[in-house]
Amino acid sequence: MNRRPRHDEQHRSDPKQRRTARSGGLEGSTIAISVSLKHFLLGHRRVISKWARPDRRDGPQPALMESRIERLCTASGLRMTHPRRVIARVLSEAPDHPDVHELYQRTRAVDPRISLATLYRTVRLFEQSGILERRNLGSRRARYEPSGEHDHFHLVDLDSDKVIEFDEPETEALMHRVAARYGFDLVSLRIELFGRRIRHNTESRTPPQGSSSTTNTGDQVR
Amino acid sequence: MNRRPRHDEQHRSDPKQRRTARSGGLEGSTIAISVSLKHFLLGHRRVISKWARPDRRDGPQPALMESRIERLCTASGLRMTHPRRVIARVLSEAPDHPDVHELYQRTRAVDPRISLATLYRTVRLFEQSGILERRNLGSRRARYEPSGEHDHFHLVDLDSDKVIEFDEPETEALMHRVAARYGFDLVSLRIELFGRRIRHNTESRTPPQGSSSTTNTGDQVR
DNA sequence: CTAGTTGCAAAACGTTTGCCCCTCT
DNA sequence: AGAGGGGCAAACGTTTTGCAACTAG
Repeated sequence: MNRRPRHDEQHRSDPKQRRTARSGGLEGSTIAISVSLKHFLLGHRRVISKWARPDRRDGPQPALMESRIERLCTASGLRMTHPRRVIARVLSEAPDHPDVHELYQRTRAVDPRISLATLYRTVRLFEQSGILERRNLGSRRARYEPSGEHDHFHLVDLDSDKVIEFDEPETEALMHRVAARYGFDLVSLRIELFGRRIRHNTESRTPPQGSSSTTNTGDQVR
Repeated sequence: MNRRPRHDEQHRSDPKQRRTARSGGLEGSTIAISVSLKHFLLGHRRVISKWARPDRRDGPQPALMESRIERLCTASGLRMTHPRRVIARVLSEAPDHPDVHELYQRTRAVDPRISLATLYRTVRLFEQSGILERRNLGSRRARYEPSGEHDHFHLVDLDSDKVIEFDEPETEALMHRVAARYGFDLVSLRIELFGRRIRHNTESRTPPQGSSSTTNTGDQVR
């Protein structure tokens, strides 16, 4: 009963990419990448550029190569199945903070056979592996973003629903002191600002230093 | 036939106040939210003027047993039905930040005929009237608290799930500047700290909780 | 009296899980 | 070959809503 489509029965029109990479002789390089990635996690940052592009900046990555998160997955010893690869790629290429629904749309655009349950399971797995972080920014749906090394905070544009990240190390330290003042050891903190873009301003003094990636609404920064 | 019980069939049952078992045992490890107000809960409707501070006289107090939030409701022109009155009272007397489930328990303790749907509707109505504010502090359930004039922030005890409020006006001002730096007009902000109580007694001179500044929601002037 | 409110049940919504097949290693 | 991942649907916990009975003003 219930014949179930599997992920390699038929591919969509595009797929010159991932299958070839896996079935060809590149498996050795996959292993090597994972090894170097472990070194990367241990602090040997530059070694990886031997395997990845020298410019592994965030630009549009050729689909052939492993996405950043995919590499983190293999480094964590996760079994890399096709759905996970797609989800990892979608996450790696996301410039914003997508919620699960949005992620589902994007993974479906790549491969519509990936189920929502798998997406939830994968995203939770990634979170437990320390690859992703879950955020609850106002709405009912959780958002995910790659977990960074340091805390950062969020500024939500109430009109466009876009999210800007920012750092405020002094505030972070201050919050640690506040918690300590109440006798608490601070485990985590959230700072979330909700605001609207100023339209008719006369002076904008200090433009933000380019950490924001999602400001497509306005041009006055940058 | 489905006869539906209505709210004036019987009033004021259940005079015995029973506190939940939650307060047993852990007092040392939990945040010492002041228990004083909790005794206001449940029952004692007739004698509430006894509870009302006789030494506190500030201007004309209109109603003898109207709760603070009930007054705000009538001031907002809301139709004051019996369920709303009960909910308003429970909210007014809540010293903590109850979630909807907790509110449901408390309203049921006063009048078990009040349905969950009504509670949700009422609480949403109060929020839209600017009387309450909804918070999403970590857990899945929303919490409610009376809306205050100024922003305050929350420190969540990860072990006991209690919430401490604190002020940090400088940080608030700083966040306004941060938003402005990105070209935003700050509408609201959330700062939420999650931590655990420090056990081992380092010296740590008197934590500020003794001064009740941690728990007053502004209602109870003493 | 009538517009507005309530209780009930069911739907909506986001998320998780049981089951059994299937795939990755 | 076998441990574990995936699809599907059903379960889940929280919140909303359709509806008829009811009530506050």
